[in-house]
Amino acid sequence: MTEDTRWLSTEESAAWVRLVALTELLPGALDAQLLRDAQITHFEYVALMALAAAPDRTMRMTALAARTNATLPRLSHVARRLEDRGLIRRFPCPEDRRATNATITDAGMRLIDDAAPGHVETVRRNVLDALTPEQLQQLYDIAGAVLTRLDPDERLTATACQFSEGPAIARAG
Amino acid sequence: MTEDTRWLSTEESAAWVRLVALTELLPGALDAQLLRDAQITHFEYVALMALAAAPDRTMRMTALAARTNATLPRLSHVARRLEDRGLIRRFPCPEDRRATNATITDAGMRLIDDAAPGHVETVRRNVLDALTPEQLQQLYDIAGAVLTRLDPDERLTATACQFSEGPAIARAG
DNA sequence: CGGTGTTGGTTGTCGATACAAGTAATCGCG
DNA sequence: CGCGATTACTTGTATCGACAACCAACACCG
Repeated sequence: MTEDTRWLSTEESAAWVRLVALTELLPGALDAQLLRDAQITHFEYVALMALAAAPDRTMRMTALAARTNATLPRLSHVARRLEDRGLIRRFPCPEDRRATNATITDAGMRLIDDAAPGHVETVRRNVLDALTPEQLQQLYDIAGAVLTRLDPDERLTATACQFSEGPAIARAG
Repeated sequence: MTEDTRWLSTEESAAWVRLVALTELLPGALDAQLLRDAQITHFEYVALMALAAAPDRTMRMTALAARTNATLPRLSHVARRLEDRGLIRRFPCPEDRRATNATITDAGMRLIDDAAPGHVETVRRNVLDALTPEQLQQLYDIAGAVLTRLDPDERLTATACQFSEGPAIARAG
């Protein structure tokens, strides 16, 4: 066996262990608050927010999957549950009859509007308020550098635009 | 309803979206490589590494759960599977007969020794090699600050010591 | 010593995701 | 056209983790 492995230095190991801990704990914290206060997972929240911000509140399933960093089967299952709860609607895409469009309903809009303040508060309390402005910029750069490795083609890369002020239901038609 | 929500600024939103994407994509990438090359999840790998580094290769279940950022039921299920595969052994703790000790077996040591180079390579390729030394230090500080919020009591907080050189099977008795 | 509360761990059930397979529509190309 | 390849999505199966309920052992206290 080739023993040319470059083992981790003390600094590398320390940073890596903390990053792993963060990726283990953060999703659970986000899900816990949203499930408790709005009966949706963080993934469902992000998906609904993406639809709310889209033109006509509508997106193709594939586009929504990329936007939410999800596989298509996963999104398909989630969409069925959201549709059963009346939060979204699905219908065949007129232009490409293979495709499916998803639209967030008024009930869905109300739900995310109600959930947004609590979620933003959770994000602030658990993450943003712990960082200085310099660290916020550093986090942006670091996460960007890592994402370039994890998702080289940038097929997923969700763009920001999610937390603007006021109820989404008033912004979109 | 109180409308005193402090919505996210553009910079905050951008950094947050990237952090969320990172926490969604990184675990999958780690699991994919380890499952493909060593038939274990990243969580199982971390648990086995913790046992390998412990005195007598042995830890109490509660201590191992804290070390791996896991709940006790989760660890219990994982431990049963690892025991079925002969990678660990469990036996009652002599000093406290409520407690259970877990020990990594020789087969378990061989497995992580074989898996370590590929895993380290994955960590380097996906994360560490994308960062400058300054960013490594920044990541350490940022993750530390966030973990203080996510785990205030520091009951979980795994300590680093996992990626030193040479086969673990030669280091521990 | 009993009794109450707490700690340590396991088990059962349910929900959610990954993966593979399947279906339907579109595209490309002779 | 017409046939294979690709795209878009859904469905089925198996696995994994969360949560709650449970049991056993210790701890403290009168």
